[in-house]
Amino acid sequence: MHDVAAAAGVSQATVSLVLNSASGSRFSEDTRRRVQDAVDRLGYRTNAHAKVLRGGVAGMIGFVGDFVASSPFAGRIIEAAQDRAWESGLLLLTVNTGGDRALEAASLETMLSYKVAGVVYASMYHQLLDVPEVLGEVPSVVLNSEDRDGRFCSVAPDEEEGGYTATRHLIAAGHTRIALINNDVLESGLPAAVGRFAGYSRAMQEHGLEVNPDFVRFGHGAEPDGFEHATSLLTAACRPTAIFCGTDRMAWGAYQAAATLGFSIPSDLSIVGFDNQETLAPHLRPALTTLELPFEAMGRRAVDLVLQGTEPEGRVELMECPLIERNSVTHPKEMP
Amino acid sequence: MHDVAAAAGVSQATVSLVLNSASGSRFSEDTRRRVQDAVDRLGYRTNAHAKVLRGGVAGMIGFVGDFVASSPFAGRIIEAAQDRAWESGLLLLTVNTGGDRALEAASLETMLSYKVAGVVYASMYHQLLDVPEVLGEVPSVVLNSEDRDGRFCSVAPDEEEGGYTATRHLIAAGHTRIALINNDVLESGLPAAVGRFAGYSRAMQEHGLEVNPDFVRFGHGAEPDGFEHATSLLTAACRPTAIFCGTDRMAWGAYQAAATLGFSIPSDLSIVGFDNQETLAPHLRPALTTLELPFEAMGRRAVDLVLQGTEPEGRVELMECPLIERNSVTHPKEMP
DNA sequence: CATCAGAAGTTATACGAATAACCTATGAAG
DNA sequence: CTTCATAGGTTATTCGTATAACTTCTGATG
Repeated sequence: MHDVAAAAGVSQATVSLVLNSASGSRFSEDTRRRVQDAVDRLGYRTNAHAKVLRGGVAGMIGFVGDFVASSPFAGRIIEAAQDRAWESGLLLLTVNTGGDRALEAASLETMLSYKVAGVVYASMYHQLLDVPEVLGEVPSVVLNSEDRDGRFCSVAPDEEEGGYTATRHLIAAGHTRIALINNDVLESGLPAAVGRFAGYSRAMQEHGLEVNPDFVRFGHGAEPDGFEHATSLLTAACRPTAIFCGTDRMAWGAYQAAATLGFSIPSDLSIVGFDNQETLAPHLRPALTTLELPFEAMGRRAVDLVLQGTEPEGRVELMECPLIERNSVTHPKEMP
Repeated sequence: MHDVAAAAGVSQATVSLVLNSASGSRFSEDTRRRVQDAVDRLGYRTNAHAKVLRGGVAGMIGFVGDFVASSPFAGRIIEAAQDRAWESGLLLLTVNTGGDRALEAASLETMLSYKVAGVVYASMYHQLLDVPEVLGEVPSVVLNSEDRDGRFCSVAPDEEEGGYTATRHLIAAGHTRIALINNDVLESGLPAAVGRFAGYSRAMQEHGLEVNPDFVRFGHGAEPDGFEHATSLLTAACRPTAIFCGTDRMAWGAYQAAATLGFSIPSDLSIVGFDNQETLAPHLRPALTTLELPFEAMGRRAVDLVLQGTEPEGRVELMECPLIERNSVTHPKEMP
């Protein structure tokens, strides 16, 4: 900047004021032009560090995730957060810890020493997290999970509402014998599993349908679970006309089971998934009706809250999981 | 740091020297302890911006991608780059431009004003890129693509070798009638398409097998292409005993075609894919033998080159695509 | 006793930008 | 002719750290 000043024949202060001051015509047109020319000629670029050093806060937000970046699932969450940050002129300093607490601590220290404007602390799936204390030093938001101690506010999918929406969609299509293949509720205790099950139960009860214990199955999210439970359900004496699967991958397993047993989807069996995995759900035959995890919305909202700064403690903001209608649901056939 | 100095009853310079100097015992043990105590008590953390301002280069590397972060494909490339950077104590400043050149230019400017140690310029798929000139100001490497003007060095998958490996694997299993369903070579001109086709051709010729034009099909990478071409190939008078598919998704389409026509994989038809998409290839039945795009290796290598700094101009470093053997390849049956 | 080497710190300054406070013509008003 | 407002700048200082150069003291040596 001193070089620019010299080239333009003015003082460094003048250059700074010309370049930054939105406040009217403090300087003559001539001076402004000379400064601008010098800037262009010398290819001057401001040094962000000097600016931060003086101003206090950097134009960066920290994004710390466990496996978020590597997960095909949630990569979009980073993109959304970054988009939102950029709209406010901020860049994202991202770290994928891979679950390594030491790396996590070290990179948080580094981020804080870079005076980030705030931190988004994200997880690959909806769970209860032990959030590092150090995040208290700066506006921080937990993303796609919740703070176990309730000190930080968080943004997460509304699993219960999602389970309710999925089940009600099947009920609305005329189904009454609706099975659930879900992640294990007791074993995992995950909000995702617990919430979806609760939503399923609520929808059934609200519509006067009994939750048949034989129709509620638990797995671990992968397609073999879907395959086995669906096979068992479809070969039982009293078989369901629809299955709500807690993950798209288990839904895929159910598809394979149906194909193996000669049941046709959706005419013999309706299926609703969960996750709207873009590499899977739209490509199944028939394309899978499922619920979308609102990654974009959550990523944006988390940055919103960070920028807002002064958040009420520990509030959990639940975001709606929209139903993505495709071709795996129809009316049940009349059955004996 | 002045506060720490005051609390420890020494000068600021002493604090700085005690905290940084690896160079032996310049200070008494007592002083060191007092400084360290003060640091701990006050929770002092160094200001990275002041450090950079004095030292010149920041502990950050810029990572600019088009759609990399959102692609389920290549998210791991970021993780690998970040891991490698962190091993050298650097953080990644990531931006996903979504193909927006204005955003790209703006974020590059911002990165440069943050004095990044270098920039990794990544693309979602292997293509020839117009790399922004401004990257010349700092050590930069093109990742998963190549610089059209050959000024920057780049790291990309060795598509030709990959196509060769896949084809030779089928030949080694005893196949001679090997079809190719590839991305369109002429239309796209993509290194991925051109290279894999070239590798296929070379393997065939080297083993004295003729490339049958009827056996070479072009699509656009999605599973309907695989489905249609495989259907056509399998219903022809002279049908192949193996298909090499240029993408896993087209391989999936081929699976569906085979199932529809009553061909069993691998006993009636062997298939090799490309991409090793983790959400697809291992989960198909039978699990798909395919080639892996070396995202981790490339991501690490790109950061290596950036840190190395002084690279020969325009060198393209091709990285091997390893064969991932699963269950979709076996010997051909004796056929009439 | 003069001299000197080393140990243990301190002082002063630079990095690059922002900004409060100050300076100096110029012309207009009283 | 004095006074003074204003346009159009400049000077000096601040942010937090690193480090070259300097100081001071202590004990040892010839």
